[in-house]
Amino acid sequence: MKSDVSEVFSALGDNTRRTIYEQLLDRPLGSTATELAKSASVSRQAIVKHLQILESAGLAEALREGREVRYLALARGTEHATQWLIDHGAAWDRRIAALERKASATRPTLRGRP
Amino acid sequence: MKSDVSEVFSALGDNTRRTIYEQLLDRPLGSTATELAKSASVSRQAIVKHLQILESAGLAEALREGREVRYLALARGTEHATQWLIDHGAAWDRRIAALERKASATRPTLRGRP
DNA sequence: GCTTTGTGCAACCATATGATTGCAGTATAG
DNA sequence: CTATACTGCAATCATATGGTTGCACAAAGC
Repeated sequence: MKSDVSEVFSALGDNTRRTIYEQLLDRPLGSTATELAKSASVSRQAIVKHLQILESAGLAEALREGREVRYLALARGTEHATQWLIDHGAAWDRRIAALERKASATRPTLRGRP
Repeated sequence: MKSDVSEVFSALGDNTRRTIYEQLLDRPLGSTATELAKSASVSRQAIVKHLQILESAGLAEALREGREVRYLALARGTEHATQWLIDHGAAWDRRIAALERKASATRPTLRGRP
């Protein structure tokens, strides 16, 4: 199975899908697949599939209202992915800083290196 | 073409590739495809392809040293993607807050709606 | 020189992915 | 009741993706 971060990253890695997600974020009351299909360049069925992927990645939620199904964005679904990016970026910064300290112990400075 | 965030997200959306990226982050001096292949469950050629994808997403850099090619992680390649996640998460929070303010003007609360 | 060792290239394969179309089922509106 | 949306399901399709193998090529090592 994919890890949860993987699912979020690959869900957001498709332009059509990220656009859909952005539109959902713009509408706190949600949208239906049919609505979204009107402004999109792909069919309703394609939208439905994207919505299901967003849902299984924890990025959206489906709510039935009569014969309609409204999809709502779940921004909290991005938390783990955001955290992963921040953690790894920060960890890398610390490692580089350590490297620079080590280097400056033998050479004047590493900034502006060869 | 894919937008740059798309490339980063889909690069990180594959488990093998994200693992490779994590390993590169652990080695500020870089690794070669051959080295990485030893601890991986896939062939060197598969690793090479992943490294090229990471490179074209701006997440890694290839440096030739004699007959070896060392790949270094570029943590800054995640900046746009991180920013996108933070921006959209934050924007969503503001919208929800606005909705709740609006709702509390007419109804006691929105939490626990129909 | 000859032999390792690390890369690069190309063909190939199975499966996943993004998309389409057509049709059936079900609420809502008239 | 009938017509009109809106959703659900299934088959289908082309291409992308992640992986493999085999071999040629170049740089070190002996």
